[in-house]
Amino acid sequence: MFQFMTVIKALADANRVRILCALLGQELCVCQIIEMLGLAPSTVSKHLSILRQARLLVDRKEGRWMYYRHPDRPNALVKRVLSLLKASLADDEQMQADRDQVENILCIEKGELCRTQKKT
Amino acid sequence: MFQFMTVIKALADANRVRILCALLGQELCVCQIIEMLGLAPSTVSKHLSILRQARLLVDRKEGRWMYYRHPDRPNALVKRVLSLLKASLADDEQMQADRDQVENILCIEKGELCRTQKKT
DNA sequence: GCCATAATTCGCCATGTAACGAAATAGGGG
DNA sequence: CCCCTATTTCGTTACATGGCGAATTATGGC
Repeated sequence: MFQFMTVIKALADANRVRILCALLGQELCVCQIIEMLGLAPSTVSKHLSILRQARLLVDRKEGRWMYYRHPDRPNALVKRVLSLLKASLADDEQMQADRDQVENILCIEKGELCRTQKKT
Repeated sequence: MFQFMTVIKALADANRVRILCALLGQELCVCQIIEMLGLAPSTVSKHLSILRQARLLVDRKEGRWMYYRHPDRPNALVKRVLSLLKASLADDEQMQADRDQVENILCIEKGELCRTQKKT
């Protein structure tokens, strides 16, 4: 029950759902997720830690950059929830927009991306 | 997305999940749900209205009593979520305890049940 | 029609949560 | 070794949410 509630509560925020959906196809760096959501780095970091705690995401450090993705061998609950996400939001407008934006973000060099975020 | 978040937020409270699970096998009257949860009537009523809004439950009035159950023809999302519940919490300790308690509650005559609640 | 009562709505309080900016942490490059 | 910078942690604030009791609504029995 506790594990179940942890996972559901992790899903109970639209920005976290957007993160999860964006990561369905690929892994992303924190600064890329920040760019997609348009939120402060500290806010995004908090969201990611909540998703990590629920085991919906795992992280991977590479130099100065931290990458997030779905676990390679998710537990049964996580597997079910990710299927639910995929089935329920595949055609969602926001998710489509996010996918398009991530396309663009992936074209920007990461150093460049972080510098741009500093200014704003 | 909005519909999805409505349903997930409805799930994001342990007492509401307990209600949903208790109703997996049967329909129950509000006073029976109150008894199971041990919460104030007003609180339970609020929970039920949230679940109703998310289309996870429907109600049916019979005299002075209001019965709640899962919809007979749930939409795709609700169907998926109820499957998730069933799959994830079938063996849950709390859910088993609730099922046992509901067994007992069903043996009490409803008038009697409500009178008991009044006193406490 | 009036009373008793099951359920809901309303108003309030306490707690939880999402957001931000500032400060701390960790890694790479000079 | 020190600086630059990506990310996280911390502290604060505003708002959302869960809980209760009191008041309201709706139904059945007298």
